[in-house]
Amino acid sequence: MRQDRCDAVCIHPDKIEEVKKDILEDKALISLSDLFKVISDPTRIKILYALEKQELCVCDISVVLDMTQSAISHQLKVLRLSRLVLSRKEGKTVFYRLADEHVQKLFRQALDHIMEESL
Amino acid sequence: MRQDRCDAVCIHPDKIEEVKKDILEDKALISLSDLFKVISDPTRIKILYALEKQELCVCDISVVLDMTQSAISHQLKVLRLSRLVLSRKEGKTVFYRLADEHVQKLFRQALDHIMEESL
DNA sequence: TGAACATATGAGCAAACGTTCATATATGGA
DNA sequence: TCCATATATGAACGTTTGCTCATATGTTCA
Repeated sequence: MRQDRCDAVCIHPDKIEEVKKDILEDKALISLSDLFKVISDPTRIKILYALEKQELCVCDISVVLDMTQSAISHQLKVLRLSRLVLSRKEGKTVFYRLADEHVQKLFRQALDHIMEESL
Repeated sequence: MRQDRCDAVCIHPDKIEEVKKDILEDKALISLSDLFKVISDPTRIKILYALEKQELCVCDISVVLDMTQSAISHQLKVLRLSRLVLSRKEGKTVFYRLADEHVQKLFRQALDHIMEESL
């Protein structure tokens, strides 16, 4: 069998045509992928889940998650760059909070799926 | 500064107590993480997005995505193991379809977020 | 049974990821 | 100004991930 591409006879040209009519444009694809990638890490999920309750400083988060300040700070940067959290500086401490409710909705939807799955 | 944990004075015990009261249990956390991880890969997103239209055989998918049969087969295995797709065998060919509508809903919700983000 | 085809899978490799460690930056108080 | 504190960041390292290549499995047909 060839390696480069599927040279099969089994292809269904009509189906392929149909599906190819509506393919995700690259931008949307990358955005989707990036978003899900960010919220797929357990540490970041925990952070977001904690911030869902109320805003917290970096140090509070380290205590809650029982992880080093550095590890948390690195992950907060990821969350900040993907605009899932916002920060507010007050003296030496920086408080983080969720940027909006979209992530919460995603979590809920995903948890619904998981619950139904485990029936 | 210490490495092992945050020994800060800046912690807010009341907040920490409050947040710690409702932490994601490990099982749910892992499930969430796994689900998002699976749907965060561009190739798998494309596959799911294609299957949203109609069921397709492995070869059709390779043509639509312009990727090798092997690569597609590997990713279909991931999707199968996470129960996001179901397969049906008909002679030599294997047809794949979405397991349910949950993933579509997640995609839509995520796309909503992305759209609003880019305003 | 043997050849052709559709799909699955294991090993190997390069790239991406998350943590640690060391250190930098920034703010407030003595 | 000097020190302690709060956070940020860069390099390094081990792990995970997605692809390729080679090959195995399974099915149809002659």
